[in-house]
Amino acid sequence: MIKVSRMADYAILLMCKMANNSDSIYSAHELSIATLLPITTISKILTKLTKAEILNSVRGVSGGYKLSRPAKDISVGSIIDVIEGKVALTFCVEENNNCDLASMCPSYNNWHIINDAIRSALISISIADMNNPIFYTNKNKMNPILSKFINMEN
Amino acid sequence: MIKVSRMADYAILLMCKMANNSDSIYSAHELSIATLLPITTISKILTKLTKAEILNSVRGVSGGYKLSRPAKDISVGSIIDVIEGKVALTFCVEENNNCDLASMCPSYNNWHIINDAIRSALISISIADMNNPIFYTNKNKMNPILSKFINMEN
DNA sequence: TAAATACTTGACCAATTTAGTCTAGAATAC
DNA sequence: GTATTCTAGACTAAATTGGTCAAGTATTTA
Repeated sequence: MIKVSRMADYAILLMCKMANNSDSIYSAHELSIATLLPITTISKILTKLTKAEILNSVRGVSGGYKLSRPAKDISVGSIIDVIEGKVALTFCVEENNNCDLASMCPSYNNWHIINDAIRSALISISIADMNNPIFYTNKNKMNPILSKFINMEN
Repeated sequence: MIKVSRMADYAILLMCKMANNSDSIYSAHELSIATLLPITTISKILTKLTKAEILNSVRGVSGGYKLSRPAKDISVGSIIDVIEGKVALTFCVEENNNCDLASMCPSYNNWHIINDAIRSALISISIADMNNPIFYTNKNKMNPILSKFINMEN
């Protein structure tokens, strides 16, 4: 199935929440109450994002997490990369795969193209975009890379 | 994980195989030998594609399957739709989901946009494209919707 | 019409993946 | 030094996935 794991979905939700006030520190406990997600699950996600330097963490009383940079500079794609690894639509796109047929497979390069297109789309969208419903209703303000796609259809 | 199921991957492989000679009839047995996939697995896939009218089937001695229309008119996206259901990147994009938060969720519409973009990309690519390695090496012959993405990166 | 071929259908199982729990430890503020 | 909060990893339950097995239906050919 072409879908984002629930963990990555949660991660994006949490990041959007934290982007609402990017200066304040959010504890895992606080985010758990706000999102109704189990705190242990949240902690795992936030720890991964911290290791990837998308978040900064502060330990101790009144500690927590905050965005390491402006929300407009954090892409949905980078969050997905951290939580579930780089997008690899098929086996033959995975790094270090050793498919013997690659050199003679007519689809090998094509799968890579498709994969890159999807990656580009995800990397072109920031958490600031995701947090903004106008993104959809006002096509002029829409992320240009995506609006091309949408226009092709109509 | 953002990935195509192995079944859908197989389905596309089989369709590419059959597109090599779109007039001849391929039996499941024959395709099993050509691809080294178990015949029962192949049968399940081909039956689904037949029900979706992407393939035509012929029973009895010297029966088998053949494409119901030219390879250029069969998209990778439509095959994925048949094998694993419509692409739904997140829960809130699934049909008939009843997420109570949809009306106030800032990301709801944005997930739909991203999902549509990925769907459009997959639907814009035909089995004929997939069967053709030139698709990659010659950017002028590349599917226009995908080349836009790729050009943005370079 | 009998036998061989080949598609159709659905129940079933084993392996993997995923989400989430539990426990223990380390850092910091007061 | 105690309360708070992040860190880390082993573990488990549930869901999904890929694949098997068995019985049935349609068609051709001898």
